[in-house]
Amino acid sequence: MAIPGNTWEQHLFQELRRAGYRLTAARRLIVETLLRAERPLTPGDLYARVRERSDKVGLVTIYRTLETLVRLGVLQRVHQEDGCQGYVFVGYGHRHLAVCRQCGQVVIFEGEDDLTPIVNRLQQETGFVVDGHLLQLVGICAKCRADAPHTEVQI
Amino acid sequence: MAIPGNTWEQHLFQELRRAGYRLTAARRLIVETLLRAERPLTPGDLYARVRERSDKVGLVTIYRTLETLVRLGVLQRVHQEDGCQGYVFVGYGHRHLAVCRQCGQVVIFEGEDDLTPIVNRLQQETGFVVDGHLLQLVGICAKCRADAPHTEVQI
DNA sequence: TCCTTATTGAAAAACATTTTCACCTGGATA
DNA sequence: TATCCAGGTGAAAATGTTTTTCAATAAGGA
Repeated sequence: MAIPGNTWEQHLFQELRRAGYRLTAARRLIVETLLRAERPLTPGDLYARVRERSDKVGLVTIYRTLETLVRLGVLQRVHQEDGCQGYVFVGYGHRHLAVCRQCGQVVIFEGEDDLTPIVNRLQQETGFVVDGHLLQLVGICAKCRADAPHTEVQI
Repeated sequence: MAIPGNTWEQHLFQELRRAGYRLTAARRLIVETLLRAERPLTPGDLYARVRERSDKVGLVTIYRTLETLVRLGVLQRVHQEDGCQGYVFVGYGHRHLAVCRQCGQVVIFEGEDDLTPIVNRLQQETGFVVDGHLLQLVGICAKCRADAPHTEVQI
């Protein structure tokens, strides 16, 4: 998140080019719309928002572009109790998500998480060799906490 | 996992009754089928397997029963790159899943994971209060490793 | 055994995703 | 700058998944 506003968008465009993809009008619109979003968008959400700006973009292109961006490693799916179709941009490196239960907003943080104790124990006990993981925190973001400060917290 | 084979099934039935649900033929069949599964089953998978044993069970009942079991806390959704419709039984307490990339099999383990450093840092930096998390490990299980011992491992 | 009501299955509706294919366009090349 | 063409696109249809509705059924307490 060192890269602010417009530059981040430029960076994504460059990233697409670098990987050999064409920089089409549809892809620009989709990336811009995703960047402006205040919460993870589903393909349907995204389609609706993109259509507000251009009625030429098809739903298929939404799906294909999401797939491409995920493959590039710049977009990540958000996993939640009630569905896993939300997507948010993330940077490179080892990032994790913290999702607000209230407003759905996502905070991205670099996880220098140390899972080695767990991983080692699992390997020792079951022979399972871990080479990746999915970690997502759930809670209440600062803003929602300010709005309703007395929400009970259950751990 | 202390409870083996048939007893585990009995335990689940009891659990349903205790929560005030009726013990119907369909629910029995669904629970039995899920318990026998060697990997997470999607509603569709489950439906197909249940139908092999009885052509009376409807797909709707599959969905409703899965929902009920998840609400009871005995069944858990498995989140994967290519979809999140798989379900596996878990016990009580704080359990995590390790999913085999190869065969899809799931290892369940009790995670006395210590995420406090991460959680604290996040709260300090962003004001986000964490009250839950989703942690799933991905890798290769012992059996698949034995079958193809030279699979490269990328961390 | 009877009665109440949760539960069920079938069908349809609603929603989500993928495939197909003829046409279009980004951008490399001349 | 004009040309070219493979990668990319939109529309429509096919396919797949989940939810709703509703009349019929059956679990289990009395």
